[in-house]
Amino acid sequence: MIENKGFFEKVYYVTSLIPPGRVSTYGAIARYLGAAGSARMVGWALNNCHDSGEFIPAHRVVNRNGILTGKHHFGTANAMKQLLENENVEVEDDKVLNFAQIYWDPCRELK
DNA sequence: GGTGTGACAATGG
DNA sequence: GCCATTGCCACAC
Repeated sequence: MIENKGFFEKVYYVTSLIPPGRVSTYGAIARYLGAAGSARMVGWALNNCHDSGEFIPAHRVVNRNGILTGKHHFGTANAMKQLLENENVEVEDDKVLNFAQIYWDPCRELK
C-alpha cells in the first residue's frame, strides 16, 4: 500500500483517487494522510508532482475556499480551469462554483 | 543535522 | 466581515 511510501507518494496516490468531476482540498488530503495541519505539504508535494513520473490530477485539488490557488503552477493560468471544465466542473474567476456539492472528502468517501 | 520553504488553514484585530 | 499574522509538518539544500 502506501504506508511504506513517502508522504509525497501518499499525496500522489490520494490525489489520483479523486474521481473526475469532483474536487478536494489540501487540508482534507493532509488530514486523511494523518498529517492534519500540514496542508502546505500537500501543495508542496503537488508542486513536485511532475517528478512522480505520472500525471497527477492536481487540478482537482483546491484550497478550502474552492479557489484554484495553484493554477499558475500548472503551466498556464487557464490550464487548470480548462481541465476542470473539461470534467463538468463549473469554474469561474479561478474558483469552483458548486464546490460544496462536488467536494470529495477522502476521509468520507474512502473511509 | 540545521535552516528554509511551500499550490494551506486557522485565528486575531 | 475583510486583511494580516501565526502555526504547521515533511522535504530539499
